[in-house]
Formats: sequence, structure tokens, C-alpha cells
Amino acid sequence: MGARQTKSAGRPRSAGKDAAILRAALELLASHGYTRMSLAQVAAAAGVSKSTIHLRWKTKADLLTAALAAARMVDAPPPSGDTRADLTAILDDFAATVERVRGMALIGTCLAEEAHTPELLALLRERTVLPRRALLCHVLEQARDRGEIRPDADLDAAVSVLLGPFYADYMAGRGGRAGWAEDAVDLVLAGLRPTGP
Amino acid sequence: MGARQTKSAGRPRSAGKDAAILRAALELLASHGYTRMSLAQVAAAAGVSKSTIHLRWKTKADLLTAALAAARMVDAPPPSGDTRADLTAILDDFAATVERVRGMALIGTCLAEEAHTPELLALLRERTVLPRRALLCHVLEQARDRGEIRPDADLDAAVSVLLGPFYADYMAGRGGRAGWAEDAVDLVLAGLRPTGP
Amino acid sequence: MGARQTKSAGRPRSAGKDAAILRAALELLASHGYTRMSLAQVAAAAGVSKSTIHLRWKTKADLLTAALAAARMVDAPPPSGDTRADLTAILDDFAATVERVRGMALIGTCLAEEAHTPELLALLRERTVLPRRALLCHVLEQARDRGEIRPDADLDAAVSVLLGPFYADYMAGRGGRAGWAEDAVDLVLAGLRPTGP
Amino acid sequence: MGARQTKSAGRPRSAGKDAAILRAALELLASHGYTRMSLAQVAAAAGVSKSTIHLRWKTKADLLTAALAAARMVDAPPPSGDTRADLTAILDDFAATVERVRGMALIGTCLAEEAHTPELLALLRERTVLPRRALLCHVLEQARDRGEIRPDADLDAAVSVLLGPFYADYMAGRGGRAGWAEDAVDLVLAGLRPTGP
DNA sequence: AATGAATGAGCATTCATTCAT
DNA sequence: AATGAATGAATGCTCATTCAT
Repeated sequence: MGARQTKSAGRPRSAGKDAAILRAALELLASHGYTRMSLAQVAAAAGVSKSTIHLRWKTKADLLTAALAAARMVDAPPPSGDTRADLTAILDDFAATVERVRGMALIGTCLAEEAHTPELLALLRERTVLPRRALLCHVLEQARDRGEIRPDADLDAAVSVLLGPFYADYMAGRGGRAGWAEDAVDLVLAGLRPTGP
Repeated sequence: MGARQTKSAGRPRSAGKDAAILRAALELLASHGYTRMSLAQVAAAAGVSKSTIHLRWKTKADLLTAALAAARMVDAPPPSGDTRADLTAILDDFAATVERVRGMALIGTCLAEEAHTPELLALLRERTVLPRRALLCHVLEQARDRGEIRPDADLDAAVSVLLGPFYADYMAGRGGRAGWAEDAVDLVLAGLRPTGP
Repeated sequence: MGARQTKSAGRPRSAGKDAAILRAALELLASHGYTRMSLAQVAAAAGVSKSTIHLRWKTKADLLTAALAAARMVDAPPPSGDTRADLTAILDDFAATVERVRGMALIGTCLAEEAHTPELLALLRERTVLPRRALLCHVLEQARDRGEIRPDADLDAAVSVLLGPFYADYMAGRGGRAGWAEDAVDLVLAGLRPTGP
Repeated sequence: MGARQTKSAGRPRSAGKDAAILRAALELLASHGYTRMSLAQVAAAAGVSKSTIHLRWKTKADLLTAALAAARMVDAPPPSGDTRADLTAILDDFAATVERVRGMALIGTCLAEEAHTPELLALLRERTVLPRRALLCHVLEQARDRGEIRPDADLDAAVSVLLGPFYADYMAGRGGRAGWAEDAVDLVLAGLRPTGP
């Protein structure tokens, strides 16, 4: 598996073009939004013709879900064992990634298109949101095992509390606030601290 | 009293049409997004001609910012003095309102359009986000004055922690989770509790 | 005749508004052309409402023919008896008037609209072209009577030769050439000089 | 020889469509004028879709300047060496061409649009007016060389006198007058005849 | 008389998609 | 495989004109 299809007849598809198209599509998706971007722009940016795109993906939605699916947006910072430092590192990486790829516009596009093209939001979740949540959850689990957190704590809820301020700040026009990650981590750890003896 | 305008010349503007147009526009903005909705759809839904819309608002962006500005989306539940109950009530009202007006799609549209029509996000902030944050902040201030919260707590950051899980849950596909508001309130109050003697 | 209609009932039409509207209409006709100008622009420039225009003239074509009809664009310089000087004066006045009222654009509009609104060109002829030709013809007649011109000369054709270079120069991008009038007059007078004994 | 392009990729452009579009565009430009004609009319007349037009020319102005540029409106009658006959032939051909392509309406459109789309008039000059003037000037030069015309005559001015009556006649409603060309030629030749010994 | 509201028709342009080479 | 041609369906916006006050 993972292997190429048994060589089909005719000229093979140019390997690099797929990547170039997907990259251009994702870029434009974030910068212009789903409806405002055009396949002509993607084609121009990727240096191919519009037909070449349609040859590979049937529709605009197909292309963009593929682009989102191909995106690799979560890089796990190496865990150190220090709960506070590890959580903060993950959150800072999250914020940095969002900024780097114009993530809030991308997120907005997926939300805005949810009624019309739900695959976009579904893919965004699967590829970027849930993996990052899993990282955070894993750190919290280890902290719980070490007794730094109440054993009955709802860790998924805690993950939402950790990530949430980022979104809330952005919506309030306070995006990019320094120290937001530490603040969130400290508050969660304080709130979930095991009750006294 | 009432200082009635001395009847302006010409045919008066049909009373309900403004409201019908704005309502239709907001509805479509949430359900289709900025670029996918058309003025023709708004006109049809409101039962007026396209020209009537252009008579009142110069451009599509004008209309939609007006629709957003006219939306009344923050209803303050009466404060009871019970910090936990008051915060939870505000957060629950928030979640209910978002659900009622397809708020996440609307938010998504504003985020997606930020680069192209920043007024949308600006208005959303001014009209809905910041007023609700002010309500929460006010409750927290009173709690601090009563000694329920550390005097040096960063209340704005606390507000983001209160609201944030809503967004984070939605992004994770956990939107509508029961008890999210209580969880967030409890965690914040526990995290900000004054340190004992 | 020429007297006002026997006082009709109701509020009389504002006198100045007619003039203001016609002036604005003519101005815009020259500067934007028939189809590119709008009644809204005329209304704004004249300080009235669009409806006020329609109250007086049924259609756009009606208004513009009226505006053209009202225009007074031929001022006869006083004849001196010197054929050469008189002809030159009329031609120079012609050129000056055309420049002052953006006449070539106006002429172009009337020509362009000939198939669709032939009244425009008809009025332009009647009000401006023919009166000026009559002036020139009169001077030539007197010259002929004085024996400066062959008795069998076709004076109407001569008038066209006098005026023509103005148009031909403009079309060639040589509009405003100094001395064009003298040149034309000299050439015509030389060409029509009575043949010697 | 011929240096044939190495067959470009993709479906080749339908041969006749360019010509059909340009012809239809020029026809409509003359009959309706720039602003009154629509691309939909051009498309219908040429039997193509509107998009096909936009594929080839970016804007309406682009299309119409191209149509004007493609028009071949000056056919040089072969020179015979007889000054009077050659000049008359050129002028008659001029009048015939103008009539054939509804030239006065076209000229009117270019004049009317001068403020808004100056390329139209510029192209008309370059493609039709100036070439014809050059023909006339060439004949006059030869006449001068043969001593039929005063050596100090301003030939460009003479060209304007030759062509001018056509415009002036049209403006006066005397367009199509038989013999106008001969009259103009005779008058010019008489006016420019070398002075006797 | 005068005005502002309201509208239907129309316009240039864009775009995702399909065709023909 | 890859490309350029071709198209039908929108879209935001303008305008002359008619309606209601």
C-alpha cells in the first residue's frame, strides 16, 4: 500500500504539478476565501492551465478539500516533562502557525462555508484541530498521572480552556497578546490543582 | 415634544422595507456568506426590487455592514449578585444567541472577509463581541470587589478564558456541549481564588 | 404670440428652473455625450429632482433637443465691408465658439445619435450651422455684387470650402491651427477671382 | 520561409470568429454608437458567446479600438499623373467609403467619446484620416514639382481645404452633393496656381 | 408644482466547467 | 497528459421612467 497504481497507460501525470497546485490553492484559500478565489488564479500561481486542475480534481470544492487535506500544520514540539513548559510550547506553536498561514482567515472560510461545503471544516478539524488537541491532552494526562491535576478532571474541557483564549482574543481584537499562553496554562493548572490533603 | 420633523417632501419611504431588507440580508449573510449571497437573493427574500436596495445602500458592503450594525445580538440577563450564576447566564445566553442567528457562520464570514471587507469584523466586534465582554468583565469586577477573586487578576484575560471554550469546542466539533459554561466559570473562579492565609 | 398660455390653474412652474435644467443638460451633453450623461446628473447640476425634469420634458431625448434648441451659439460680428476681414471674423468667431462650448464633442454626439435621435442633428443644423453659413453667404454675395468674385460662382459651395478646413483640421489632429481662417479665405477669394479681360 | 509557428498547444482559435466579432463590433459602433451598443449585441451578431469576446479582448474599449484598428478604410486609387483626376478620385473614394461604413456616425462616436475614450479618435486618425491625407499630399507634391502649384504653397492646409467641404456639407445637410470633389479640387488648384511672369 | 420612492430592463464583467486539439 | 477555446449562468450596479405623497 502507498504504492503507485500499477503503471497506467499514456503519459504519466507531472509529479510536481500536483504539489504546486495544492500549495497555490491553499495559499489563495487563506488569502481570498473560498468564493472570492478563482481557479484561474490558482492556475496562474501554479503555472498550469485551468484544465490541468480540472483533470485532477473534478470541482473547486474537490480541489480545496484536497489542498486542506494535504496541509501539514501541526508540528509537535518535543515534550520535556515539565507540564507548564510543554503546554505553553504547544500553544505558542499553535499561535505561530495560525499567524504564518493566515489561519484565522482560513478558519473563517471553513466556518463560513460549513453549510455549503462541510468537508472543509471537517478536514480542518481532522488535520489540524484534533491533532493539536491530542498533543495537549497527552501532556495533561501525564500531569494527571503525576498527580499535578485532579484525577477526575475533564481533560477535553481543559484543552478547550487552554486553546479558547486564542480565539476569544482574536475576536475581541486582542489577537497576538503576549503571554496569553502562560496565562491560560497557569489558570488551568491552578483551577485543576488537586484539593488539599 | 417629540420634535416631529416637518414632513419631508416626496413619497415617504415604505416603513417595513428597510427592516425586511436588513433582516433578509443578515439571514443570507449567515447562511451563504458574503460572497456567495447576492443582492438579488436579498431583494427576493425581502420582497423588493434590487434597485430599492441600492437606493438605500450604495454597495453590497454598505448593506451588509448596516445589517450587521442593526442586529441586536446581546441581551443582558439581569444580574443577581451571584457571581457564578451571573457569569453562567451570560455565557449561556451567548451560546443561545450564536445558535439562533447561525452565529458561527456569520463569524466565519467576517473572519474570511477580514482582508477584503474589514468593516464586517470590526462591526461584529463593536456590536456583539465587546458588549458581551463588558458584561462579563463587570460581573468579575464586582466579584473582585467582594473578595471572591484575587485583586491583581487580569480580568480581560479571564473574560477570554470564559468565552474561549465556546469557540474551541466548536472548532473541535464539540459545539453545544452541555455544561461548558459552568465548567469554564468554575475553572476560572477556582484559578483566580484569592490565596489563603 | 410668444405670450404665456392664459394663466393655468395651480402653482406656476418655477421660471428659473427651466433655464437651469437646460443649461445643465447642454453642458453635460457636450462633456459626456448623449448616452453617457444621466438625468440624475442633470438634476444634481441644476439643483432639482429628477421628477421635476420629467414633469417638463417627457423623455431624455425631449430634454436634450430642448436644450439644444435653447442654445444660442451664433453671434454675428458686425460687417465692415471688407470681404476678407468679414469672412475671417466670422470664421474666427466660429472656431472660438466651438472651443468655448466643447463644440466638437457636441457635434460628435449629434452625429453619433443621428440614426437614433435625428432631431439632435437637425436642431444643431438649424440653430447653429445654417445661421453661420447664412452670414458667410451674405458677405460673399456682397463681394460678388462688388465684382470681387466671379458672378457664376457657387456661393454655397464656397461657404463649405471656407468652413471645411476647420473640421478637416480637427479630424487630422491639427485643430486650433493659427491662421487657418485667413488661409481659407485667401484661397477661396483667389480661386473665385473674376477672370481677367 | 513563412517561419510557421510550431503548432501551439490546445484547441486552436476558431478561424472566422475574430473577424466576425470585429465586423459586428464595427457595424454596431457605427449604427448605435459606443455607449448604446452592447457586447451582447456584438455577440449575437457574430454568433458567439459574450465570454468568447472577453476571452479575446479584455474590455469593451479594447474590442472597439481593435475593431477600428482592423478596419481597412483607405484604398488608394492608382495615380494617373493627372493632378485634377487623381485628387478627385481620392476624394470620391473617401466619400464612398464614408457612406459605405456609415462613416459619419462612426466619426461622431469617436468625437463624442474623445473625452472618455480618446483611443477611438486617435485610432481613427491614424488608420483612416492621416493615410488619406498622405495620399492627397503626395499628389499635390508632384503637382508642385511639375509647376502646377506655387512652390511656397502650404500643402497640408491645401489638403484640409480639399477634404473640408465634405464635412461642412454634411453638417449643413448637404451631404452627398454631386460634384463637391471637382469643385473643391478646381478651387484649390485655381487658388494655388503659380502667379504669372 | 415638486419631490423622493420604487422599479424593470440592461450592462460589462467574472467564473467554473466542458470541448476540441 | 496538457492546453487553450468556448460557454451559460451569475453578479453588482446604473438608468430612464413611473408612483405616491
